[in-house]
Formats: sequence, structure tokens, C-alpha cells
Amino acid sequence: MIFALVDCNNFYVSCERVFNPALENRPVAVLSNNDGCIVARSNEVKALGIKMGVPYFKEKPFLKKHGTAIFSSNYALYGDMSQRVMKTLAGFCDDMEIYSIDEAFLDLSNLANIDLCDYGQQIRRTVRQWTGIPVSVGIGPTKTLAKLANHLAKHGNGVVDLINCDNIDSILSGTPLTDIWGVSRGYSNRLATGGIGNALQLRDTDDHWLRKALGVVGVRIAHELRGQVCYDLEHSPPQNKTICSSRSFGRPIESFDELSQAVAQYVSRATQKLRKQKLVAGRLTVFVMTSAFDKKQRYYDSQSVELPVTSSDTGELIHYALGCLTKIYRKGYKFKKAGVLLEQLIDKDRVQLNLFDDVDRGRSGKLMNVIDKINSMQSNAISYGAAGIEQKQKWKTKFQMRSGRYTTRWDELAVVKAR
DNA sequence: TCTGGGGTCCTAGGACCC
DNA sequence: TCTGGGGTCCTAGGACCC
Repeated sequence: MIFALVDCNNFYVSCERVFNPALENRPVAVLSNNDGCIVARSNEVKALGIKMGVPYFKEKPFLKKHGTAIFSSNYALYGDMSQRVMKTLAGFCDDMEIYSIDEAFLDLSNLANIDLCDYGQQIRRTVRQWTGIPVSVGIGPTKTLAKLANHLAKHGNGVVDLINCDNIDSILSGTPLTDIWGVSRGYSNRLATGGIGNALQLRDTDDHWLRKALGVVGVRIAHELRGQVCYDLEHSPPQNKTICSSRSFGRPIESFDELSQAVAQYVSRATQKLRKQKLVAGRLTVFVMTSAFDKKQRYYDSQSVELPVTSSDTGELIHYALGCLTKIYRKGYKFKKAGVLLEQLIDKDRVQLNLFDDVDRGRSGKLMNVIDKINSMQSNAISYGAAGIEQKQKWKTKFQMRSGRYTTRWDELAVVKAR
């Protein structure tokens, strides 16, 4: 097999730069929801020593001093740009797997006779020209090695091929364990107890020992490093097993009313996703928690309910969710986050009817259809009263530095001024 | 003041069955 | 007095990913 992993460089930052070229060669960072953590960094920010995922408030003064441009997450923009990149990549292979918003595995097995590095460069040039997004290309005989090649490509000229490579051993011996796909600190520490400290040692470790230390997951990683395919391309993403909607609040909330508004909103979002995939849920869980960083008070609880009939009806599920919330709500706590989890998802056409069902399923389905249709034209045009009035939702997640949704909103198109 | 969100897979242990 | 073995299913928790 020949796998190529194409990964967008500093993806969220690159998206911002496409529509704001003044950001080129400047430090730029993008924040997570609620403007909490730093989740994307330009090379200039990486060079300043800012690590992935650090809380923004801790680095704010330092970043400001260095003239860093800061953005809230703009998922409408990133999602749309991602689609453009993926569409472009599809033209370069017979088969691909979209692995995340900014990565795809390409199957290049049919191209064994061409110069793979040249092909990689061609992919980079085209994606850059058609979408404005810079990418790196890693090529290998397994996904794990393609991943590693991509990691190396980021520090070189953008393309690395580990198939036609005569010094693979020395590359692997210079690769720390945590640079390997699937190995994080926990595994790396366990491996260290066996005297394994780099990718080459891991590749050549005895399977029995690995099986005991890391289970089958560890054995697979070693096999992949040996060039033996354990993870093939995955097609048409397998149907979701769970759907979760949860958010931290813009500020802590204490009242049951506000908490229930947030939960109703999350149910609404989760059921929308559910219907989009033509699924229904059999079980619903609500959880609430105080801030994990609050030393004085800490509270977490969750409550689940098995639905009498599987459903995707927003109103019905809000009803059950608020029932759960009543059981876990505690007065006096400052809640920072809540969420809704939908489980036991099945195809909507395979619904098991209940003799004592008192909901008119046909009617509810039509209503949901109409709501989804209208909301697809303008999001949140119709929402449930239980979620509260938008202007008064003080718990809403913060996005104080969001750029324009240039590609998905007519009223936020980029404006080019003539000089 | 301020610390993301949404997933998957694997394993161990308990409940239950014959 | 004496108290099996083998299996399935479910759940919670841990590890990992981007």
C-alpha cells in the first residue's frame, strides 16, 4: 500500500490569513470555544515558545507584547475551507479518507511507478493555488508511517516519502515516542519502564512484551512501524455511536432556570445533528459540573434516562433532559459547564414502536422537518422557548474576537477596498 | 476574572445465563 | 463437610486522537 497523509499547516491560522493577508509573517493564534485555550499557532507563535492548548489568559500579556493577532474560533469559516481543500485532494487519488477537519489520508497505491515526492509537491502547489491553504504531505506504506512522514515534512520542504527511503532506521531512532501517532505521555512512560525510548526501539520490541504493556493497541503501532498495515482507509465514516453537545458557559451560572436553558439549547443542537444523520436515540444523559479549577467547590453529576421509544424529537428530548437535570441540580454551586449525550443511536427507519406510545410520531417528524429546513437557511431562526431568549442568554459561550464568516454569510463577505 | 469540544477503541469487572 | 466452568452482555474508566 501507499498512503499519503495531507495535513494543512496551522490550519485555523491559515484560514484567517487567506482573507487577511496582512497577517502573513506576523504571529497569529486562534482560541478554543469561550476564548479559553490556544488551539492553533502560526510558526511565529510556536517560535515564541507557546505550547498547544495552553490557557489564553496566562499568555495574553506576553502575546500582546509580541504583537500577536488573536482570533476566536470561526468554525463556519474553517469548516467551509476544509471542504474546499478536501474537494481538491479528491482529484489526486482514487480513494481517500477525510480524517479530521484539516487532514486526509490518500490511497496512492496505483501510483507506484511515479516519483512520489514530485507528486506530493504537485498536490501542495495545487491546494495552495486553489484554496490559499498551505499543506504538507507525508508518504508511507502504513498510516502510522505516513503520519510520521508528514510530521517530518513540516520541518523540511513540505514532502517526505518514507517508502523510497534508505535511512529509515536512523530516522526512527531519532524519533521520540510521543511523535508517533497513538503514543501519548501515558504509553510513552510505560514504554520507558521497558527501556524503550524511540520509534526504532518500539518497532523492534517483542510483541508479547508490548501486548502486556499496552494491549493490542501497542502491538498494532509496532506492526505499523514495521510497514505492516493494521489500519486501512476507512470509508463513509461509520455511523456515530454517540452524539454529544456540551459547552462551557461564558460565565458561571447558579440558577436552575439558566442551567435548564443551556441544557435545552444543547438538546436542540444534539437532536439536530441526530436528524441530519437520519438517526434516533435510545438513551439520553445530562451532565453538569463546576469548574475543574475551582478549589473551593467541586461538583459533577450525571443522570441518564432510557427513552420509552427511540426518538429525535427536540421537544420530547428536552422534556426528558430537564427531568434528568432536576435530579442532579444542586443549589449554591457555580456551574461552569453542562452537556447532553445521546446514545444507543439507530437508523430512524428501524424504530421499535411501543404499544403505549403517546406521541404522534408522524406529526413530530413533519414538525422537525420544517424546523430543520428553516434553520438550514438561517441557523437558529426557530428555537425552543425552553432555551430562553437569545439576547438574555448570558451563559452563552464567548467569541469576542471572531473574524467574518466570509464564505458562508452574505452579510459578512470580505470587502476589498480600492486605493 | 480568565483553563475547549467531540469523538473512538480497549479493558476490566460485575451481572447474568446454563 | 462439600460450593464449576464457560460464556455473553453491559458499563465505567482510561487511553488516545484532532
